[in-house]
Amino acid sequence: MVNSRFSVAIHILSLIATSLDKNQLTSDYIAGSVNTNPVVVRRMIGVLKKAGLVTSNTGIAGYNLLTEPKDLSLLDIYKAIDGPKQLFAIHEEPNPACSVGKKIQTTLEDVYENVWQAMEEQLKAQTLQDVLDQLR
Amino acid sequence: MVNSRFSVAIHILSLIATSLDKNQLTSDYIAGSVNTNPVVVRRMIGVLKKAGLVTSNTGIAGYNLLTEPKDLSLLDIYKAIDGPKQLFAIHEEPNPACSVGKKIQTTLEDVYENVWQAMEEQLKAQTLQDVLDQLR
DNA sequence: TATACCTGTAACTATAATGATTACAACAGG
DNA sequence: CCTGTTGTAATCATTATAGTTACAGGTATA
Repeated sequence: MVNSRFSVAIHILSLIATSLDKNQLTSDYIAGSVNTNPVVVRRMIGVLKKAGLVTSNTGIAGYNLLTEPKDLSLLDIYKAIDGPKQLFAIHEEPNPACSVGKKIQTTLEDVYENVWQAMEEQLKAQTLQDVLDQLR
Repeated sequence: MVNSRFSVAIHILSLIATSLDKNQLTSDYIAGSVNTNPVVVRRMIGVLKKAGLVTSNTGIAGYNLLTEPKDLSLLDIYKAIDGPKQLFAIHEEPNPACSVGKKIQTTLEDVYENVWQAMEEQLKAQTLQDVLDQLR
């Protein structure tokens, strides 16, 4: 299974999107909601900042979204955190002397590429706003 | 990223499907093609046997498919090895006192369910025969 | 200025997942 | 009986993951 960063990123962005009292939304508070360490939160937000989804200022509590939730697809978030394009691992160095071993890697890459395309469409179809609506 | 078992299973099944000289197809030979340990291969084939995809006999080299490659979808294989239905991990015990934390898990489960459905269709659309054709 | 509180980040640690390996029981066939 | 095979339990090494410590540097306010 893929790690939980995508889940954590969506959780954090949901909190930022719905926060009323900005200066109460510290990394400490977020960590309390996600149930993790504040550093993990700040690390993740650092990634989201680099990707241009969020702003923040050193020393000042609070974060802001740079995109409306309705315009931010889950695919945007996925790409922002650099989630894996290849879902399934392919075993290393199969035997090139064997006809199957020689071509299995590129074949599987093609197969998984098709799978990934289907996933990508689904992620593109859902926005952060959809998530917020479900959270109500 | 998800582990490489799915890839290894497809590799093994491809070898079984294309093997001409049955009694040469030992777990040792397969391991050489996949580039892993024979025990890993026998373990995987044990799983495939339990799922009814393959037969073998203790002490006798060789394996046989119980389904025609054209009738064996990649989804069948995926289910046979009990691949994860949930692709992305969801963080544990978010704070129930927080409105986001309280509902984030079920919300994400729904989101990921949609993604999984899309994937499942893709896997159903491709068969072991398609893989064999690409391996040529 | 002094204090309290915050973000940003590097470095390190603990835990869990993964696959490799060892070991051996049980069976087949010459 | 001997060689080679499958089946499986148990253990080990490596890596990925997330948690944690530590601290530099900024902000705000008394």
